[in-house]
Amino acid sequence: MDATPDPVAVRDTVQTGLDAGELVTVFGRCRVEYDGRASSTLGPGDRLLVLKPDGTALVHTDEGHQPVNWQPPGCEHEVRLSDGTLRIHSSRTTPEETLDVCFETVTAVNRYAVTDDSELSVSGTEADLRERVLESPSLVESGFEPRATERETAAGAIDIYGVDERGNAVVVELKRRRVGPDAVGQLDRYVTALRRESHDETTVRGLLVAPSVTDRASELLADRGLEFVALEPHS
Amino acid sequence: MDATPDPVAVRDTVQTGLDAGELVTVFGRCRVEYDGRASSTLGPGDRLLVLKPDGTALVHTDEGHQPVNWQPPGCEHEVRLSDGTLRIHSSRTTPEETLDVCFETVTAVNRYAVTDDSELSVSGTEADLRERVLESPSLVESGFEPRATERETAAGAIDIYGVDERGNAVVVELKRRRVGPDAVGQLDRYVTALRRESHDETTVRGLLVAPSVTDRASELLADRGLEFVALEPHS
DNA sequence: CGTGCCAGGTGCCCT
DNA sequence: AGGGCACTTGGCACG
Repeated sequence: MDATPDPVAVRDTVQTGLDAGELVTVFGRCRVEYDGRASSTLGPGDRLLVLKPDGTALVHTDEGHQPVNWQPPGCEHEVRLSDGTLRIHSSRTTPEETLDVCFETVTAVNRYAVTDDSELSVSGTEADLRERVLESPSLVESGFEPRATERETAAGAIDIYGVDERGNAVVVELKRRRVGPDAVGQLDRYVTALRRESHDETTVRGLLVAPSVTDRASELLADRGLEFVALEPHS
Repeated sequence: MDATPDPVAVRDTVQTGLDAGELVTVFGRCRVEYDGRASSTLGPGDRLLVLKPDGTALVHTDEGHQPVNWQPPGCEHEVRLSDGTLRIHSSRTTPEETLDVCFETVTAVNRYAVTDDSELSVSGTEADLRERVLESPSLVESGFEPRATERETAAGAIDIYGVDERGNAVVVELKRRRVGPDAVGQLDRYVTALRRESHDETTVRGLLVAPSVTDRASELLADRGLEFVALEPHS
């Protein structure tokens, strides 16, 4: 279905493909309007529209990882022909969001019968870092003993809660990559919350465990009396 | 270039398209390996590979807004034929990252001559909220006077710095949507930093300006003695 | 180039 | 459905 100038055939191909649960792409010159959590307008240009069977819509230009406009999974796609021009209207509720793609010209329409049973397996994630610490707590500090993961506080869940060799409470915040000030703020919230929830005589230490730390974050750690431990998510 | 079983023709089409600065898509059954900031493996399945002229690579399955695997702009794409199977190797440096897509079968290859001169225009952003506050400071509070935007502190830049009707310093943190604990942590960092950098007698107030706030964030605001003002980014 | 932060972030898990 | 947070977050602006 390449280089199709007949608008009716284009519309039918898109509609048939969507009805068949296929992935459909439309390439051509179009304008795009979005309205929902924000609003956006995009003037004419050549783009690749990807319509997925799960209700996803992606508008890709020649540049960038991100689609210039999109609609998340779960949307309803409507295919219309108005004055001989193809219009795709994709909408959802909660939140109310609409995407309109209006094609001036359509160069190509393609249907793809997609099936994918494989699951993506990722390593080097924060979960891997947590496993590493739980298996070898001494990597954090000699004498460190994990007592709980995801321990709840009023400020949120602590990645790893434990005690040091002196019996002090230890809050560990894990990050798979170099950390900035935001991670320090997060750790500080948990430490502060735990101190309020603990007996007055209990000392609560806060440890940020990550591959590295920025200067600004390092200063903030010092200001708040928190500590840093360098550790990679992988061996 | 649909339903092409000839591997050599497939490879040549992909290579020619990339050389011509076109957007190229390859659809078929493939495996994907990624290694870089993390590592991942994806078993066989039907996917749409999108190769952009700026060096972007996207691997899309039948589900989801996000590509299951990808490579950011600026990568080098290598097209190879190994034992009659198409292999796309996409790599970059800083950080060192590689993506390998190995096609068991190729169902379709398409080339798209993409040009896009239009710029996306978005409204309802944090910048809009800032403009709104600067034009009508009383929306924040009667007597509020903005004095600076992006005022620097040791903990980062304050969105809007100003004074209230009593002459107290005011730190305003803007968020375009409902805020959680992270925004409170951010505001608290700026307020704490500014207090340290100010004369002891100066009172520094912290205002979180956003459409709404979660319960947890609200509690944190109270704990830290910070305030909330409800305001939307649009009129 | 690294640092810091917004984004229509998205996705996952939990209540 | 909403909250809290990780993510190969991506993207931009600034030092």
